[in-house]
Amino acid sequence: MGRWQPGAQGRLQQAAMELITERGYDRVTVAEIAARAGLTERTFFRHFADKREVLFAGQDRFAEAIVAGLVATPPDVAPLEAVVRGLEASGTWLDDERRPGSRARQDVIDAHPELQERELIKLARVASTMAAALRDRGVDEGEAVLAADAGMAAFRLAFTRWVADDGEHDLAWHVRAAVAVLRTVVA
Amino acid sequence: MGRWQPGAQGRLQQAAMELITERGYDRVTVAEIAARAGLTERTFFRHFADKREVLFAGQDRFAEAIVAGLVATPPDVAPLEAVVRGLEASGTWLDDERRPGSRARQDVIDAHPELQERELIKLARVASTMAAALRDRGVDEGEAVLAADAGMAAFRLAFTRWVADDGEHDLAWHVRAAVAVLRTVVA
DNA sequence: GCCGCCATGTCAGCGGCTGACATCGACCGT
DNA sequence: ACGGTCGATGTCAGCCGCTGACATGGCGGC
Repeated sequence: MGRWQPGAQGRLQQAAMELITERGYDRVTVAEIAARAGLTERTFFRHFADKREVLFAGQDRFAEAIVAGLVATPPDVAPLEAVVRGLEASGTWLDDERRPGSRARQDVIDAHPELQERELIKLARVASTMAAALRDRGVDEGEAVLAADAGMAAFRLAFTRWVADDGEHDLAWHVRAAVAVLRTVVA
Repeated sequence: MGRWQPGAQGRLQQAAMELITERGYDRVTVAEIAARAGLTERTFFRHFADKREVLFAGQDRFAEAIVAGLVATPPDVAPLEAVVRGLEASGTWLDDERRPGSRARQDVIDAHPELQERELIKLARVASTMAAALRDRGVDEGEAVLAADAGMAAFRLAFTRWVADDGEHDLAWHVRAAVAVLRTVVA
């Protein structure tokens, strides 16, 4: 075995979730997280840009899945529908196995405004990327932005319901349901 | 005259905007802002919860105007339309006189992710309050959330265009235009 | 078998932010 | 007019998030 235990990043994430659920986000210091992972504070900041980020790493895959799902839809599909297909694709990452983890993580986020800020900007960036993809296929600027943002609003509702759902429906189902409500309310 | 110069909070805001436009948000310390305002760092934090907040104080009035505008609409008005009337009411606060200031402020925010986070959560809170007001008048939970969030998405687009607009149209006009696009894209 | 790489450690330091306590003009009641 | 309270500010000590600079030492390539 090497000089270092492998999986430093994963150990940091796990240590962080443990300590935070025990004591709450703001009663845990980065030094404590690092210590539980058998590392130092400095190393924590080599793996995560800041303290909040330890709870959001891995979301990149999720964002990529969404954008890939959008780009994969034929160009003649209407903007909002293309966005929805992208959002549905998130279900390949957020499958049933990840639901309990997502729930625990969301509870932490919901209890801490600074984490909500981070979540909001992450989702806004995904929406912004989707809007750019729509523009690339010729959609008008305003329509692109609104299709992406409205779709993301539906996704947020869908995610909330999926997390609370006891396995009855998957995320893609909730996305479809939320978009149906969106269409009702905007009509 | 009293022991202290009046308008400490306003002086802090002005000093902050000056220094930030001169040097950029992250090259200005709170102590420097306070010093230019003739105060101490500790006093800064008595007026603003954190460094970012100095750029967002006063938005409370704006949020109140929106919610008041929503609550004032008759209960038989459809949810999204009620939201739009609230958002239009923001124009009473963000009038033509405030446009240059809004523009300068928005440039700073757009250049600093940490400030974007703060802006996003502020708007999300307004949307959340609007959703609660809709629920209070009997609108279904999901419809309320989506009407508020979709309306807020339109507002963000409208605000962007209003800030870039050279006085041709007011904010309420841009809100109406953005909602029209929203209806097109969601239809 | 040597060497360079790279993940980690160590250390010093800045800036955001907070709690505790002191100060002293303004205002109020008598 | 006087005493007391109040409230905005100052002062100070200190924690914690975060960063730059430099050191260390197994591992893999040559």
